[in-house]
Amino acid sequence: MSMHGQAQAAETADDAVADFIDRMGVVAQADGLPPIAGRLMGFFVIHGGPVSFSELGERLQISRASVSNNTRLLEGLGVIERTSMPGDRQDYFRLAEAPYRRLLEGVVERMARASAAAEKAARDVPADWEGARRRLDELRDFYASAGENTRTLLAALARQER
Amino acid sequence: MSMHGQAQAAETADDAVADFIDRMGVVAQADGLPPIAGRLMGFFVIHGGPVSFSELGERLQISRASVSNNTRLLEGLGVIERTSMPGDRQDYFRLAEAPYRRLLEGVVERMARASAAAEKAARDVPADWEGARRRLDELRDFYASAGENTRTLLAALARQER
DNA sequence: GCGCGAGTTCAGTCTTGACTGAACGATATG
DNA sequence: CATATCGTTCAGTCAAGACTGAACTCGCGC
Repeated sequence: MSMHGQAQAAETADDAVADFIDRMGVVAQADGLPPIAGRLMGFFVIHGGPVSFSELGERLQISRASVSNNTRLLEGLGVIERTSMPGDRQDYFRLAEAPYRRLLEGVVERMARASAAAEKAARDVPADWEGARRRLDELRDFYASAGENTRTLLAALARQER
Repeated sequence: MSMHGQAQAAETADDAVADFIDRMGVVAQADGLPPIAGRLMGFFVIHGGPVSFSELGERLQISRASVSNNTRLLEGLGVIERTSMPGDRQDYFRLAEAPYRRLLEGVVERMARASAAAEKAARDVPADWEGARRRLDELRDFYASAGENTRTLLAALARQER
């Protein structure tokens, strides 16, 4: 099928990149983001530098609408930043400084919500449901410590970045 | 609308439970599980003890098919256990010992996959893409330390349980 | 061994949301 | 001022999967 040695390496490099970008798509999907957002992230991990709006559409073979929506989403998440090039009317994007931090902040938030739900239920449940109370408290503790844990990780990452 | 004092508390207790169960449904959804699986989990957090197959369907107002599929799913995840009552042909279910551990193990697994994807890409990308290599390594480290972190949390929970 | 009640599987419906092409402002440039 | 080129928004299509009712299979009890 393919040449041997570096010829093969050269040929499969693009494939590897494409493969990586696709994998990032499914990773994002598992985190509740649209696949294209993940693929954009993957693309920016490979080509970090400022990339134009239109180039994104061409390289990833997606519509301008998708570029617009998903770049705005990632921008809101703090994963990428929108810049402009002097003398060019197009928008450009590049990876933000701490691209992954915000994603973790998202999971912290979700855990806080879950913990709050358990706590509220424990408060509202009749006092004589002992078992329910106990298990609800356990659930709250679980999510609370999981959230706490992630928050420490977040702090560790922030420290490491400067 | 409602009576005052404990009358209201008595009335809203059921609402609170229903509300909690629904919330667990959306929490589960955010984790990639079907909503009904989450609601089942919520139900078992409230009523821990052995509950029959048919009662699950009635209390949660879902079809037997859904009971079957989602109990099997939760059973596979190690969140609930299937038991049997002597003299009753129905299956009974109860919360497992460490119900939440398995869920965390799932996220650890996903992080490992993401980390592996970044590592593979870093290996396959041409050596002269310096920026890409660096960012891929960062991504791998991110997921690796996130996974490591969760694993420690897991260990801490296991220790606390005995 | 027959039938009934248990859980599973199947086929179909319905909802959800990701994605797109086209219409729409907005803005800089000629 | 006109126009071309941005990015956004809108309406529509399409696919994925959650859920259900009905058919099915298995096994116990009469």
